[in-house]
Amino acid sequence: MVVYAGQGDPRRSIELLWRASVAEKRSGPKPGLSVDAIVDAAIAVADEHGMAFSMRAVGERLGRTAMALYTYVPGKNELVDLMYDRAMAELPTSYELDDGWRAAVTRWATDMWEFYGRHPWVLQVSQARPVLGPHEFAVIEALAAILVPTGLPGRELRGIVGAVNYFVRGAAQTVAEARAAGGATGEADEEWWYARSAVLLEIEPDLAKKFPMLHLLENDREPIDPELPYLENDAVENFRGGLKVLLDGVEGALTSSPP
Amino acid sequence: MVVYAGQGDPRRSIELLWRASVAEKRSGPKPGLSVDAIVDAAIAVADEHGMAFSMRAVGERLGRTAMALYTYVPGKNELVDLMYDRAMAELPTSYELDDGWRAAVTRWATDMWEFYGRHPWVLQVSQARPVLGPHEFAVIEALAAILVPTGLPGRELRGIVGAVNYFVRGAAQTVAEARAAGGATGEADEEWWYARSAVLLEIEPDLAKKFPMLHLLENDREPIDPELPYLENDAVENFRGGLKVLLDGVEGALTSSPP
DNA sequence: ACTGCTTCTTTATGCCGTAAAGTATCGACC
DNA sequence: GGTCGATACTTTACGGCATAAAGAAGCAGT
Repeated sequence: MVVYAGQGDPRRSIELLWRASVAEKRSGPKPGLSVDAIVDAAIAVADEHGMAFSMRAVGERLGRTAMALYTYVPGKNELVDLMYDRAMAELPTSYELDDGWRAAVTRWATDMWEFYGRHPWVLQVSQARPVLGPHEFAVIEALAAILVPTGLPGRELRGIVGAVNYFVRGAAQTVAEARAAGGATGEADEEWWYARSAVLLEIEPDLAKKFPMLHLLENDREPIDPELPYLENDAVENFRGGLKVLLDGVEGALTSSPP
Repeated sequence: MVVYAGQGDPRRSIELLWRASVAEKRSGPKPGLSVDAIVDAAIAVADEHGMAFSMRAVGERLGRTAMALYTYVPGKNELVDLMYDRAMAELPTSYELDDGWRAAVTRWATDMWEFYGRHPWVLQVSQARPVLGPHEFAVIEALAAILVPTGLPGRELRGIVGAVNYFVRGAAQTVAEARAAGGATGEADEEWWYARSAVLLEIEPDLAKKFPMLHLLENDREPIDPELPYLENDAVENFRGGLKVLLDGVEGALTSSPP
């Protein structure tokens, strides 16, 4: 299972995403399930077990076999598309601009960051060929609605939207993966790091001399929140610091071009 | 197969990564393969088929069964770690600073971008618990060596390194996924996009009214390089534009804090 | 009561990573 | 030179995956 997205039959996928199916009178047994129920169950399973969830597991959670799902959904690819868009429905669709665009973008980014924390499997869904669901659109619309009023030209805006998006995804991915690794192996960050670096230093004793700049970079690290595990602290620091730099850059673009 | 990294036995993995194994006299048949040969073959297979390559496929390319590989490598996880670090050996380990840090960072980012284009499966390897191989270190060291001389404090530097890293990864991921999707389905970007948007507009005719800011954002798009496929053009535009904004932010940090 | 459609289960196919056991090949020692 | 034990590699097998194909059971319209 590598990367999913937009790989099903276009018409079927989009009809499902936009819930454009017409409820007709039908013969046969009453449906015991629904697309929504299946998508919800699948999200719950994926939240726990990551993108490597199985159709069997989703079926089991609903008291059915895996094959029963295929009555409602063409395949796992399409199900993932539906999960993706449905999860996005949790996110706000607009942000107040009273405190300026910078505060609003920061809130957007933080919301996304927390969202990815709740649903890490979303980071596994390809962005290249977007799912094109209504909620995905709404989320990007929300960011666009913050930035368009700054008056920057289209090309520049797209660069900014892309950069913010990539950055948040990347930052979130690191935490998500750290958590997943910890959960899968039952090995906390500290233990993992300790075991690895001990062996590493044993095999390569003068690591600090070989990579002096890295060594400098890692100096004077202080935990932001001592409650958080090791690697997550790094991630939070990187997220805040990186976002600041990025938004400074946007500010620069604003002052250099006429508002 | 979701995300691999640093999940094998620490000692064994790190010994393999740093090639710390001692070549002893051994009885038994001469080895017909080697770790290097296996890693090279695996990279070749992964370049073609993505992270969903199989041990069987790697073995076949070497004229062996899948199980033969397990003589040299503990498992697929460890093999991926080795592939990751070996691929990174392609990248430069230092950059000239004659034209200033900005030019150097741009070259670093562009090199990474192209590297991810050659080996898209690398983007699938988790960054959270790093592989800790020598070449991965060297690549980050190269970026650190560009930025440390700017004199910025450690915390700020880490934020910048993280942001640049996340950004390049995210941007590259989008192209990589677009290419992968195109290769897998045999459907070019244009066809895909055309089929999807046609259906979408049919089902949701006033899309532009529902998401007006998005519509504005997508205006006045002009291809940077008409030779490139649709989505890759977007990606190149986003990469250049985003990197510019990001580096403007770094510049701001530099002028505000004393050099 | 019959027909035709629908829901859901059963069974089967062909992938995957890898454990276990077997075979062939070599160096070291008697 | 014959034997022993370690090594390289293959065969077979297991449990997992998505899903194709076929069958059982339920219900509406005639």
